[in-house]
Amino acid sequence: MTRWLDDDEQRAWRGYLHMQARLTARLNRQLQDDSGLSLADFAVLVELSEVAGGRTRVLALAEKLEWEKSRLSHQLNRMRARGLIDRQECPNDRRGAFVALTPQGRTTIEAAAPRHVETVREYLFDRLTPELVAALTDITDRVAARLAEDED
Amino acid sequence: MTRWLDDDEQRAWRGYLHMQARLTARLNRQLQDDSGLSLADFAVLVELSEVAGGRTRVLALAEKLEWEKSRLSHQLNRMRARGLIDRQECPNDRRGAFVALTPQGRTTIEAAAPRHVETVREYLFDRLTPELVAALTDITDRVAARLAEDED
DNA sequence: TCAACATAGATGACGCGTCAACTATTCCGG
DNA sequence: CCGGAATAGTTGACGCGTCATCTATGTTGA
Repeated sequence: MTRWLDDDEQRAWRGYLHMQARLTARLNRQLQDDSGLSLADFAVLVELSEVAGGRTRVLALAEKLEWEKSRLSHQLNRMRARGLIDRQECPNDRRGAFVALTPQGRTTIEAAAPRHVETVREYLFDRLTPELVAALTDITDRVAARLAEDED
Repeated sequence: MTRWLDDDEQRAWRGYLHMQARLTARLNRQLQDDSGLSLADFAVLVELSEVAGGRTRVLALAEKLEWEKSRLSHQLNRMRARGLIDRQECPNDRRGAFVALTPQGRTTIEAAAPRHVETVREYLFDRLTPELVAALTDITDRVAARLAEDED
């Protein structure tokens, strides 16, 4: 009784899987080559650079990124080892900690961002019509809505 | 001189990143819970189950999957340890090897496939109109074409 | 024939992501 | 005020993916 995918759905699904894998790999490599960052590093640095003082609580950061706290913890360890961020004690709540951008972290993200955006544009948006951009938004919104239903 | 993303592009891009991360995680978890497989396992088993005799040369498999051979090699090691596949010597070319589905591998993929497809349908295709499915195909084709230009 | 090169594939190190378990602190009801 | 639950965050193990390197075999051309 399985409802298999029809031909159009097959093409869409295989196309999606293929694009997803290649695009992610491409963006990762571009960031790595140009700035020594991974996509994960980039995501963390972007969030940090957008908060006042480049400094937040770890859990607040995890929520913004929608990452599990353990994932973030591992990531922050690696980034701290490379001098991109710093940890600071939290006096109010001594269980917690602040994460802060280091000057090097800020320099790095400011240098990396323009080239990363340019790459996203080159591979994705430069190839899409405004209608397709709207369709992409629609698709992702619908799927996100379905995914959100699980989180109850 | 950076051409930043405009609002519509921002929404599309953030939506894509969000959907991509969540959908992949969801599908991985479903497969893992229902069948003890990862998406990577599943991809390998699907290809193997589609070739005659459930048996191919490693490099041919890598090409079908569009995976690097080292990635595949690691993957096959893990799968062999779990009894899903088997390695066989290649008499013609003694550098090479065949990979073969084990009976257990075949049973596993045949049990896993229907539920996996059902999940893909539930999260993706059940939420999309035929127009959006067509748009998704269009988008992925365009991006794939750009990505393919690099491989010269 | 034999040295150079190409090909098939394996391996080790390291970053990434998940899960389960753990520590340390804070909160809250009796 | 105290004991149990909740919260903040860490840790270790393990699968996944990439890169660089290595081994063994096959191919080719002087």
